[in-house]
Amino acid sequence: MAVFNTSGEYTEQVLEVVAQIPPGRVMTYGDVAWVFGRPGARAVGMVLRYHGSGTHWWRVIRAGGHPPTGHEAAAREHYEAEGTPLLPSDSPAGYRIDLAAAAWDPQGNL
DNA sequence: GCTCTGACTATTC
DNA sequence: CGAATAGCCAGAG
Repeated sequence: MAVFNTSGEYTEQVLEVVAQIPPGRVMTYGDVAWVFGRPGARAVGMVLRYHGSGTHWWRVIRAGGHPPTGHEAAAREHYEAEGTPLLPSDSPAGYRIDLAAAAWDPQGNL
């Protein structure tokens, strides 16, 4: 079982950055990782997979504006609920996130 | 302490 | 433009 939270510094870093993302905004895995200087895009996804419970993981997407694999439907509901700019017709998921408008920057990092 | 897996990314076919 | 391959980092067994 996961038992994260204090087991990895990386984990709390990711969760912290994700927690700073305001509603209607999204960040790519690579972007979140780049904020705290750890280009572990895969590791970021892992954090949300284990720790995702209690964290707005839907605000963290892949490059190109695609939602997490296997969670496109759930993420889509959150985007519509928060007013995240989505682009109709595109990608195998049937939709895509408008990074040009939803892309958020921490503006200050850590 | 080593090995496998994973909600990724970029490049090539 | 879509699918496949290689490279990357971090955590769990």
